[in-house]
Amino acid sequence: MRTHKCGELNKQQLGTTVELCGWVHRRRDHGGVIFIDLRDRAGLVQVVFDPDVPETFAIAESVRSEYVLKIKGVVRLRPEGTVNANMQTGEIEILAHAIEVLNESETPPFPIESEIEVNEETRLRYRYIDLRRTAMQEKMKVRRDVTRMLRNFLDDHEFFEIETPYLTKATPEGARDYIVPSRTHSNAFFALPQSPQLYKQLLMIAGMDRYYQVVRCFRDEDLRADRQPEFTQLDIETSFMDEDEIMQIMEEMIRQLFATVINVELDSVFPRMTYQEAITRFGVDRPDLRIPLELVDIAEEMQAVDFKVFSTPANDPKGRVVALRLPKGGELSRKDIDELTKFVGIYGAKGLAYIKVNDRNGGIEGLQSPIVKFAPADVWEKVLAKTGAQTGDLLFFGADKATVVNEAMGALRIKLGHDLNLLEGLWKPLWVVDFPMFEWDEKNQRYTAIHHPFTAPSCSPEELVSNPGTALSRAYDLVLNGTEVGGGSIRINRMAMQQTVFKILGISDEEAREKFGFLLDALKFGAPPHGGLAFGLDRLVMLMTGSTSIRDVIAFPKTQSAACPMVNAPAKVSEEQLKELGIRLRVQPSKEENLADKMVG
RNA sequence: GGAGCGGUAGUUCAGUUGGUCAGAAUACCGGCCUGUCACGCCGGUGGUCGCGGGUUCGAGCCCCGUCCGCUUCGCCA
Repeated sequence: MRTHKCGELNKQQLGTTVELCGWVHRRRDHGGVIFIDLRDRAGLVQVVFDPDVPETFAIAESVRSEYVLKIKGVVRLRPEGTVNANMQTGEIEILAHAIEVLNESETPPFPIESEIEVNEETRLRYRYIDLRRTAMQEKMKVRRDVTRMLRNFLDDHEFFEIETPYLTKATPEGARDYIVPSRTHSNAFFALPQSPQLYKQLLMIAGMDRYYQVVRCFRDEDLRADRQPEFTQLDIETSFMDEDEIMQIMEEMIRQLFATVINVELDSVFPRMTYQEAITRFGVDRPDLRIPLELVDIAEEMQAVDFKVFSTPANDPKGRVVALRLPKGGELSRKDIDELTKFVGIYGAKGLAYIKVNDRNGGIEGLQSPIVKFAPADVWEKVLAKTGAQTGDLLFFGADKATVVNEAMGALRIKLGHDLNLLEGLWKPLWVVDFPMFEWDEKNQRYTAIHHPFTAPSCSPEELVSNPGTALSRAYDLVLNGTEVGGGSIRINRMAMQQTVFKILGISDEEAREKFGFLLDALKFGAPPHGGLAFGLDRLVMLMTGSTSIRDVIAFPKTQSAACPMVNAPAKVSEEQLKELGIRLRVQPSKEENLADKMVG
């Protein structure tokens, strides 16, 4: 038998069978698929065993690599421990003695299996190569397992999947819509749905008591690591269930999901926390409970001090003064603290006061800080006691308008938790409940809905009108490790309440009729009490696969500028198409590639 | 719209104060070797230093502008 080396494979003719001497590794986790290691020309092939000759099998097809191969060979298990590390990783070797090249491939634009992290733009340009990597294949598999398990669960619980339109109507108050021009209706546009919210409510009115859908949603807002312009939700709605019942069944589903797909046992009961408590203790409405740091209010202690930075917000109803105790934080250098000061500046904090507790029992002498002199010893003693400070700790302080303090100190808490490896536990789910109905928008001098305008309040319409600023909603968010993975609410099912909410939001009757007439009409026909929620499927899979971006769990994601470098979308369209749509372009486009800039209604 | 980081060979990167700075590894091509497994050894091809302008005797390096990628503030009912 002539021996071929991997380099010679290049020269093989398509469709010919040649003798080959090379070792082929089989990985247990690939089942019937084996991994051919021919230097970097790695490939996956399907293995079919020949029952007559136990040690012989034919390899039917190859999936990855530069080559599509057909191989015949002999399986040889090496005695354990004699030679190589592959045995430890569960790989076995076969000696191939025939190989057929089924198709050619050019050298891949980047190494397929490698420790080297390839530039993400290059990965996206050649996404079909990137997806061949074992890590990506495994993520896609988890995603498949997740949707399969969720569908199974919901099917078993008498939910049924119903599709809703993607070509629909723009809704105000939300994110920017992706707009699709209509050819058959000049000067009219579809919008892609930001979520199927209203359709699923209409399905409840239609008597589809338990609905779900794995559905794409579209929002034309700037991207983040956990935000894509098109993303997938598991959208759920039920009639006649209250918030407790919904949370309970969803909890059960998520527990089963984690147990089945990644073998993780989540809490038997997910803890619940009010929005107010979350903001107070953690500064955010989606606290990461793995981080054992908390904000401690010290406004009371600071009201009388002769230090305006603290005393002013301490006496302002809209102000807040907090301390954040960092155990063993005394080890932080001046440079570290400067960097953290810069960090909180991003969130609008004007500075970051701190105290190093060099000696807890040393009174004011035991404290090291530029701000110690601004308050008497008994005040600091109260602060130390309230925060539980100990020798070697560091206290950070935030004092400003409450929103600034919450955002800055909340972000600081998360940063410290991650940078200093303070995380405790692996999975910390949490329901956040009792959200306010409305938020006052200073800029536009009006209320906006915290959740959405169809969320039911926990009070009567009369009470809602008299106290919109303090009214609570029947909404609930599921937070996992500081990421909002799901959110929902009991919806308004009575017309009077819906009209009241629109009124508080400053939506006139005419506008409500124009935008939501179909919903108001439907509410006339006996809408059952209903509610539901939607999970961010990409975020769930991201967390379950330990990914740092949802791009890694989406087969073909967009870049930060909402473009696809592989197919080059968005792109120009022909004059003819535009003409049919009744759209003309501005003469001098600012960006050659950017079609959106050139659109004129 | 703002802030930060990055863009140098197919890939991952180095490149100091502006002056052998057009480099390494890997990939690729050729040769040798070969029970290898990041195979080994020898040789070779390969770059508009993102793009445009400026400063300078001289720019990968400094300045201005711009494009692209990532992180992020705003935004995301």
